[in-house]
Amino acid sequence: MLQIDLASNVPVYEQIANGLRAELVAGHFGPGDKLPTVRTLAIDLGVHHNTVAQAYRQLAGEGWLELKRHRGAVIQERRLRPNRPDVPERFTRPLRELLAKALAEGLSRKWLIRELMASAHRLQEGGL
Amino acid sequence: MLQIDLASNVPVYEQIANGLRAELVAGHFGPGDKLPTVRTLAIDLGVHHNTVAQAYRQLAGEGWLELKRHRGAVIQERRLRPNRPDVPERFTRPLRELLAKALAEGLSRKWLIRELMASAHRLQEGGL
DNA sequence: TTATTTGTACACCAATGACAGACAAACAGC
DNA sequence: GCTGTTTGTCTGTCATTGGTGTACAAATAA
Repeated sequence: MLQIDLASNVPVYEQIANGLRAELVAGHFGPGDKLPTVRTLAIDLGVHHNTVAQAYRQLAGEGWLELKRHRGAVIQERRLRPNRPDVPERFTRPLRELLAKALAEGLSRKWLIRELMASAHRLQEGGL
Repeated sequence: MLQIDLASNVPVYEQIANGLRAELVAGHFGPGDKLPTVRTLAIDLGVHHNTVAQAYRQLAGEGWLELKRHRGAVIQERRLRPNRPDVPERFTRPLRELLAKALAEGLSRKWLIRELMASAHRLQEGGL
């Protein structure tokens, strides 16, 4: 499921947080569900448990998890956060840059278009 | 045009490279055109000229620019690079995570869908 | 009680990002 | 030609950060 790319320049703890957030947004977990312990997930991914803990803390800070000692990480019912004003900009620009990188690496416009449409369609279905 | 977010965790030199790459892919520059000197762009952005130089070097390494001392940075006709096999994965996953972040920050599905469709449309027109 | 589990705190080390400053070569003006 | 300026590069420095090692405290299990 989660996959870590040690060669990437994006830090491992953030890769973990990003991956888990995607699962959470997609609704693969419900409130009350538990995530694996930091140590088991750490072994699973081949990283240090503190690295996983950092990812958990980040998600907890975003309101996704409740972290109680020895109780594990429990998914929380999440209230919507106040919507920062620059959020659109924080989506549009990265998307544009991501597309630029993809084109620069040789991906075809046609393939990218299909991928974008597929994503839009998944969103429309309430998924991710 | 280019805008730098010092608070971001993505390094400044990479922000510059990303932004310029997007311009290049979009076709806002043609072969033979010149980019501003490292120092002028640096002053323009409020960073050190070495930081800009690093961004230029990265783009030169990708085949976009030719860097000659005292000649400035000249846009090159770019030959396609060999297509790495994991490229699709390197687009799909980041897109998914970007969408997850956006949803998590409160952007509506409707808005995101519109944005995706708009991007797809721009791609279809040959733009970015 | 005792051993185990589990998230946390703290220190350490390597890597990296941004900057400062100096340098060498090409150019502009004369 | 000569001289001063321009311009990308090189080297070193400093602070920050990512990942890990290790110990700890509290809850649980036997």
